[in-house]
Amino acid sequence: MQKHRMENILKVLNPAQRQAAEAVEGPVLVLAGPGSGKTRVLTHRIAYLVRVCSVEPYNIMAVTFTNKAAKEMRARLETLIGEQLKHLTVGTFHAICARILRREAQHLDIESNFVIYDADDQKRLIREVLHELNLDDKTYRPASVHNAISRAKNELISPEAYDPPSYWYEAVSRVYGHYQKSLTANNALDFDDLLMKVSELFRGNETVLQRYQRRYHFILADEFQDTNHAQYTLLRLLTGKRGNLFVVGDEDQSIYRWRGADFRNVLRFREDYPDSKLFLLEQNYRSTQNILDVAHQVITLNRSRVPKKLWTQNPRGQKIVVFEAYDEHEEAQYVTGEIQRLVSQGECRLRDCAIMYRTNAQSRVLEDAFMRKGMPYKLVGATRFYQRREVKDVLAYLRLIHNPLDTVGLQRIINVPPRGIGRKTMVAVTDWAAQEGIPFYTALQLLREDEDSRRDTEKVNLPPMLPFDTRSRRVLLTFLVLLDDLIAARKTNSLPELLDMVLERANFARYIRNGTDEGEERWSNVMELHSVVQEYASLPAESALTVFLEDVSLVSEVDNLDEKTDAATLLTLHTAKGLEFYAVFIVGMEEGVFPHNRSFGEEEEMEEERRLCYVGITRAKSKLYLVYTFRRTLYGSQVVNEPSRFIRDIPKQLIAGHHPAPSRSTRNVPSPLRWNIPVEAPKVIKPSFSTGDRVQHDSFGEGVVVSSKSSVDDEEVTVAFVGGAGIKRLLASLAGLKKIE
DNA sequence: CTGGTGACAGTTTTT
DNA sequence: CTGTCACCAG
Repeated sequence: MQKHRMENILKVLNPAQRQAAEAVEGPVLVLAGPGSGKTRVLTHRIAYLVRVCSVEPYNIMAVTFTNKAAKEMRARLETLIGEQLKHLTVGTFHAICARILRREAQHLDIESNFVIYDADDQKRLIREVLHELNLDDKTYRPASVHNAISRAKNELISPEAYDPPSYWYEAVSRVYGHYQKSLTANNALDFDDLLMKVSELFRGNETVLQRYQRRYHFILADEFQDTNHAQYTLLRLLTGKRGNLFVVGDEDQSIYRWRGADFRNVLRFREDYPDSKLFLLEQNYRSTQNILDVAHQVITLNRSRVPKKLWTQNPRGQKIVVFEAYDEHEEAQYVTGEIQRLVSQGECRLRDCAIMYRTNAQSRVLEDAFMRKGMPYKLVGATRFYQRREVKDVLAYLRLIHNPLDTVGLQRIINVPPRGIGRKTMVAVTDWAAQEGIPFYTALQLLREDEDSRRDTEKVNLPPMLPFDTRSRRVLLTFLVLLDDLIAARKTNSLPELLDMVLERANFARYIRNGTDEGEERWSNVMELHSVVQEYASLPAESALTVFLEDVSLVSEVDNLDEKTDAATLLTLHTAKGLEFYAVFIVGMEEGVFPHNRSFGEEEEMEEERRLCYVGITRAKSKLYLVYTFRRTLYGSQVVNEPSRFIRDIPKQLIAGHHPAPSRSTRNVPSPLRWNIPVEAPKVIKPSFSTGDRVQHDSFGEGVVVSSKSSVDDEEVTVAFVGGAGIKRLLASLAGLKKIE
């Protein structure tokens, strides 16, 4: 019986995947190449634990890096273990840590209603501290300082333990200390704190740690190559002596070194758990052999990696295309034109095409081209919804209602919309509050008390301790009344009602809708927020706000990658990780752009660029285009760059039409890429489809082969599809047709 | 207090 | 060429 069920659950796995999923006891490391089905292994292992090994879902924790990945895992598990899913802990490191911290707040120097500061808030606070310490923010740029602090936190180095390696870091050390104090005073944590505090908690409190260790018998972690020291430490602490730690990763796809990720954790894992089992998933289910060969050629030049090679049963497929455009405009022209061609020839749909670039700035010209051609596109990333000024402003109000001690948030919106509280007043309150050692909000409360007592009892002659003129007092108190009213309203109103009150009482509409198009745009973002909030309408008033804020601060962009709309996708190579497309265009393949010139200095950095290229290439299922320009506008000036070294690393046999635009034959630049493409002896391949075969296509669905004809290097198959797609002529190498038995 | 001006720097960003 | 920030004049 049990055996039978096991068959059911794991039968869809290949032998390597299955072995990994079945290795129940002890530490397991799975090195999983792109497209090798790692999520599948993770989910099936969980299903196996629950359904075959009778492990309580309550005792399992699965950690991911993105909410998207967590969501996807949940969705897949739903079909495997059904409603048992709800007892399972699935989430991002940060979300799981935030939950733990709220529950265990009493053991820490923080209230359980703490707010989570995002990058923006963090930078504000840093700037404030720099000011406080009279540090020049030219030498100590907030971004750099913050970066240094963040790195320290990722390494679990506290301000006390921080050992500055140079004079510059001496200052960082001081800022770090103050910054941390400020966070505590604001009852706030930054992203890094979420991890660091939990690790401190676990290390400092054996009882608490044991409670969690007793609960979680099995820990699984995705994207292990992207863990930083803090995250790895957490995994180890939670795992404890039981040792059931299952991690899946791929060093070749580690692209977040600059954020503290350390793929050497993969090596460390094997040292820390010498008895761990290692599984390699090298079969790729995504790409053509040709694309995998290209990817291999690029990644294999990295020194620090475990040698491995992907293989596939997919057809060899078409050669990849390398194209030189004159400039970024022609580049965009070429790419959109090519996509148009693919779509009109019925090879794929718009949504099967993606354009990837190294830096966000490159998206502009592409967007232009799409717009001019009237082709729909979706842009991933850009200005994230929750990062938009107007959205953040409104959110700051909500956060203040939740936690009025959040001074950064308070300072953000105390004069938004403008209500006459300017710099001078702010400095006065801030100084006074600092002097008294109280939060800003408390200072306002004292001010009101002072005001009240003056009015009530004229006898009481309070010292004129408050250095404000009448006007400042008045505007400050008006604001306090507003805030307190909102705080009071929270108890009795639903979240949407509360949001309406904020908008109304603060006069947001009038402030934002200033008559310009941009104003309308911003207002529609606020309205968008309003519709998000509707989803929390049914929650009890008391908890709705808490839940909402938690979701918002840990959710990056809502997956605006909805699969429904048919549009091409524009995204950075970084955000492309984990996705796949029929056709991938990587643009800006030029020295200085990709690899980015910031990576020229250090070998390690360059290796990361190379991994990034590998990630990009392996997103493609069937078609891959690498595009570079002869000259490009960068920061407003024209530069001429060499084609990317990554292109040079690809053997010519893997590249098809390298079409130099004819109009430019006069161009006086001997491109190192003017190869002569060797003309291969045409060979006719053996047909693999014949009339009457039933076949399956990724996008067109099921169909019947009408005719099939071999041509040079490929096979042209005519298929009548069952649904609306009708009759299509397809190239066997590209279409990914599968026969149905 | 507000809005305007000039200097300046400028990857990537799962949380 | 941007966007951001500090600073200064109304």
